[in-house]
Amino acid sequence: MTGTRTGRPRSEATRLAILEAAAALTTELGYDHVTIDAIASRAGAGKQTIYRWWSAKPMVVADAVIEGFLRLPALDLPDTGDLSADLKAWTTTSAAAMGDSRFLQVVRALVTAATGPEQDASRLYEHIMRPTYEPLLARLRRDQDAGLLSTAVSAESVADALLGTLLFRALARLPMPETMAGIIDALLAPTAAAGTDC
Amino acid sequence: MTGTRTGRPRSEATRLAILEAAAALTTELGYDHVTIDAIASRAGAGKQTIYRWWSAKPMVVADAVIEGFLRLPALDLPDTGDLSADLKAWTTTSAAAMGDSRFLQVVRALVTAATGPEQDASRLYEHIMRPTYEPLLARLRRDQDAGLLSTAVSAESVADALLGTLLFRALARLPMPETMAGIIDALLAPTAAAGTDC
DNA sequence: GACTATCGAGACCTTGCGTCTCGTAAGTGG
DNA sequence: CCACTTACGAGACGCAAGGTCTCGATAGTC
Repeated sequence: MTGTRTGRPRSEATRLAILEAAAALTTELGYDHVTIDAIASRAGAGKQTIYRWWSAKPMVVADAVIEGFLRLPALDLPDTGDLSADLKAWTTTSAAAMGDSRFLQVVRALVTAATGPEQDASRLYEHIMRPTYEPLLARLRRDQDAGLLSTAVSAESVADALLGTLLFRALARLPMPETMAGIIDALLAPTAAAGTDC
Repeated sequence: MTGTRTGRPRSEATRLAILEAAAALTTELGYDHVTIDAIASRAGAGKQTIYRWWSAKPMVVADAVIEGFLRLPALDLPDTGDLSADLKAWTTTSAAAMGDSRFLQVVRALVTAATGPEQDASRLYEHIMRPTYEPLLARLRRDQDAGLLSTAVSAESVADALLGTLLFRALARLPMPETMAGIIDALLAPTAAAGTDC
């Protein structure tokens, strides 16, 4: 059988310990202070064991994010049914997270990967951005279908504008809540305007 | 006089040579393959001369951008008077630039600097983001005053949404023109809608 | 029990950042 | 013209961290 492999099998426990150590050290120290030696040491693993399975350091941390050891829960949109309120709560949470330097470190790592080789970038998009982007998009479409949100503006455009504004203001370190509330009202307004003014 | 300084004055030629070398190497090799040694070597300068005037490597590259050795002309908004057309042309130009890996390398350097120490980040914002952001904002306000753009949405929110969407889609490497056209139409629509429908 | 691939551990090499030193050059003030 | 002060190029140096190599042990398969 081609699937049958001889020799000592790979230790799943060690693999998980490495990813967990990478995630923990990233949140504790920030991405650029994480070292392979530290990861190996905390995981109780040898350096070679890491390099046997991962090509380089960024891939280890990226995998830790992908496998869910490093979540970015701040980017999860709450769902109470009130879109405007949910978006504003989401904004507040995100703004708080963006003020945390450790969170920025992760964002930085992601941007680094995103501007790197096409292959890594798309892998990262699939595992990180899509899980954030798609639910937001789905929610917007759901509200459009329910008549709670105007269909004049495509859900995709609204999602882009929301995530984009968040990203932009985070990187520029500009205050968030007020402006985000403004853009939310603006994007959600058409329904109310069409309903009340006409 | 406090302004009078004794000793050998700083060499402007060397300063420019360093910035030029940093810019050239960044476009040639990509940001993370640029080394201080290489910059010093190409500039015909000593390493200490670099560290005497810059705190660290990202700041050298950032300064090269600031001083105009690494321009991002793609982010300049044209001004024909037709806001919608200008924004769409701007989008197309920006999209093309974002497809250039050298451009992405510069963006990466800027993000690295932006997520770094507060002081460096704000300096970068003042010199890079503001020159892009403020003219866009001014243009939007001008059109609002002229009645060409609805005042229902704040100019700041529109500017954020536009730059944010661009940034987001660039980093996620998603197609740009169609979606950007959608968001532009959406943000500019209120005037037309209010004028024609009501 | 032979074989094979992985394991932890750690020595080792290399790269690149940032510091330090040295002899020299370019200004200012006496 | 000469001290004084600061910048200059060059390069040695220390150090941290990425990544490779070796080694004896271990956990599976045949």
